[in-house]
Amino acid sequence: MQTQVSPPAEAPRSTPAADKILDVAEQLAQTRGFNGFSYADIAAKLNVTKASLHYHFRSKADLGRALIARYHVVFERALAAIADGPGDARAKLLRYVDLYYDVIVSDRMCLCGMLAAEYATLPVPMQAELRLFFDANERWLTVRLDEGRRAGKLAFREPAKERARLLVGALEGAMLVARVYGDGGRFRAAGLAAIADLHVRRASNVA
Amino acid sequence: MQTQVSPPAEAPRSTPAADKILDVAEQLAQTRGFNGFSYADIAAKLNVTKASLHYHFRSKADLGRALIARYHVVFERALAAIADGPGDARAKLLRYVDLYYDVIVSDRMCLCGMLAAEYATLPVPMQAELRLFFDANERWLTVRLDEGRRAGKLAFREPAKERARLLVGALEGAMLVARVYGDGGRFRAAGLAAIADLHVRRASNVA
DNA sequence: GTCTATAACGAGATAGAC
DNA sequence: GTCTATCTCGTTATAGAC
Repeated sequence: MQTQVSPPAEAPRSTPAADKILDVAEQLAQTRGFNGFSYADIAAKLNVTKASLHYHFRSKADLGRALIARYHVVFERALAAIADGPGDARAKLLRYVDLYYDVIVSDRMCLCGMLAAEYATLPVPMQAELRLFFDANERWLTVRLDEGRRAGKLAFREPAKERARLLVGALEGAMLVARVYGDGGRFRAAGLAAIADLHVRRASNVA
Repeated sequence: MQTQVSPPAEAPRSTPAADKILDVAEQLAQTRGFNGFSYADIAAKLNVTKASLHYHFRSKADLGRALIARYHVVFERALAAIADGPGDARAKLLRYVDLYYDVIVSDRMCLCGMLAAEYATLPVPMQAELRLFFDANERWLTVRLDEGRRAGKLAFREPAKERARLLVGALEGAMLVARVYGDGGRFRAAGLAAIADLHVRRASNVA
């Protein structure tokens, strides 16, 4: 079963040095935002000079684009692993929530959620790359939701695509707010409740 | 019925000039983020100099704090109007969603959702002010949810406070992602679905 | 209350040596 | 590939005249 649908426009050729730069930049972008860190910050953490960073990523826009592309590839790989793994649709959705949970417990925001906030200030190539990420998430969730509904394991009123959008937004937003309180538990509770809402109800007035 | 619960720590004394500055700063902060605009941007839009802005708001941190405080006051007033107005709990929740919808149709992100993303880079006083906003939203929603559930008009599994947090996150996140696509309709659909999830179900297997 | 002028700093980026 | 050195620009902020 091939679940890889739309890879990022251009996978970054990875060298050890470039990878280390991306690692640090990613951590900074996920905690402070893309406009919240500079080449100087990365250089300091790696004990190199700013000039050497420019050798690997000519401009910050290039760095940002590579950042999203790599994040997207890794995420997509995780999604494929879940999709191709065991369990019913509900179990897979819960593993999807765990993917996000792993991010917030490392005191980060989802890279793409963070960049979504900064969208208006991003270079156009980054904006395009960002949409690809959300599109991929939406598609993956849509398949899982349809699958679960057809199997009678999940219930929801609207088209699967709409529910998928609701889920992506709910998880991104839950992370966003949870970070203000430094409380991953807040995210987890919201994530689980969002999936629980998809329960097939047989009794009346579940309150 | 008094619904005003926790006003922001310090309401900004409003002069016409300060108000105009806040208006412009608010628009910029909601579209570009707090770190995405400068005094120069405000000065240009108002045809004044940067120095004159510093007369009204000594530092950008002061400006930011005033920004949140004013936003909080206005929002709280709107919440009180809804709470004290007609309609059942569900109708009030829908009007709450409309409050957010009005923001995104003006091509903005919720100010506090935007600031939540930038949380780690914000001056401490702004961080504190920000939590007050989310606390107030959570409290207001919790009351509405409890009210609706007691009246048998709303159904949900978890404590009202948890559902309130889920709703705040879902709406903030829906706005965040919808802005990437420049599509307010995305937000609206998610918002309505989130409220629809609170329907009391009498039939089985609502799919 | 708004201006001119400027300080002090950090940003992204480049040239050219090693 | 990484360095030193430098450039240019934008940023927040202040002093002091009007």
